[in-house]
Amino acid sequence: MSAEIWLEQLHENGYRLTDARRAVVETVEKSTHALTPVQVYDLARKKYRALGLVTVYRTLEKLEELHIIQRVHQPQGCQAFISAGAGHQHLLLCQSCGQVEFFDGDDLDGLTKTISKKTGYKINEHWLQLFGLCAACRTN
Amino acid sequence: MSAEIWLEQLHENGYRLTDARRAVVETVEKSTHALTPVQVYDLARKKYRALGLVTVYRTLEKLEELHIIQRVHQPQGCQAFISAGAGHQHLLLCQSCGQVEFFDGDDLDGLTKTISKKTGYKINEHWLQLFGLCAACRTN
DNA sequence: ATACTTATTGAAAATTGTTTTCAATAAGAA
DNA sequence: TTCTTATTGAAAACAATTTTCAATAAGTAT
Ligand SMILES: [Mn+2]
Ligand SMILES: [Mn+2]
Ligand SMILES: [Zn+2]
Ligand SMILES: [Zn+2]
Repeated sequence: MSAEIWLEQLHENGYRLTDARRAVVETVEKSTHALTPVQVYDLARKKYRALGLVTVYRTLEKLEELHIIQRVHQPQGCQAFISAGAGHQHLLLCQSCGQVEFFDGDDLDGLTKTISKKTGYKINEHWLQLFGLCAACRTN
Repeated sequence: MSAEIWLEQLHENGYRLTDARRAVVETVEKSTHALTPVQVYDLARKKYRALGLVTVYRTLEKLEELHIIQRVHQPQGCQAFISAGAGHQHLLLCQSCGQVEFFDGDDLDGLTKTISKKTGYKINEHWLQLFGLCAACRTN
């Protein structure tokens, strides 16, 4: 479904559509968890057995370049990727099951203005990420 | 100066005080930039020539365990460390020269409450980091 | 349909960053 | 000063990622 859009974007940018790429894209696109290259490899190989790990790395690289996916930074490591979401969004991660939610609506204008004044910095960007327990993990 | 405090903390936690550790601690403590292990190695070896890179890794590991330093996550990589700061603080990084500032006073209670209600998550923690240009880099 | 160009592929090798092993050394308690 | 044992750096081992390369196949031209 939306994997089609990702593939289309790859194609538009001059990349060829191959079974290997399709498998990687479909895997990452439908995942609600951030996936490491090996995790993508293991999952995608169910769709396309001949897939090589190198191709996973190469495809993730391209998807990241095109801002289709993003790297997810966590205390345990920063090698996992997930969809980039649409527009200005941030991540909320479940510390127990790894589920990822997107959210927006953060308003840091007041803060950045204050900090800017205090430090003399011109602030261009911010990283915000929330960690917690999802509804499911919370109960059990 | 405050390097003494770091060393004291190491000592209090049962670690011995050696020239190698002193060199690493003094280097990291006085730095206004996040430093990678090799960068620490290169700088610290000016104080203590015999220092080994392995010891840098081991010392950084201990300092991180004791929450004296923290890992700094950036688009270019996540291997650099800097002082952990005191209390609830966040980082503001200069995208040009790498200078790091600490700030506090962020109020995300409203946001987390909203997101919590919307998603069902129990939110425990947040990561916030600002990126921009420091006063110096801004002008030239 | 067919031929053609060249991006893409996976396997293997190479590289990089980090960790482990180990015997020698030295911190700090006795 | 002696003694125990944490710490050290060099070398080896390891893991993750990248590069090389010849074979293949995507997509365009014919
Ligand atoms: Mn990171
Ligand atoms: Mn905060
Ligand atoms: Zn969960
Ligand atoms: Zn600067």
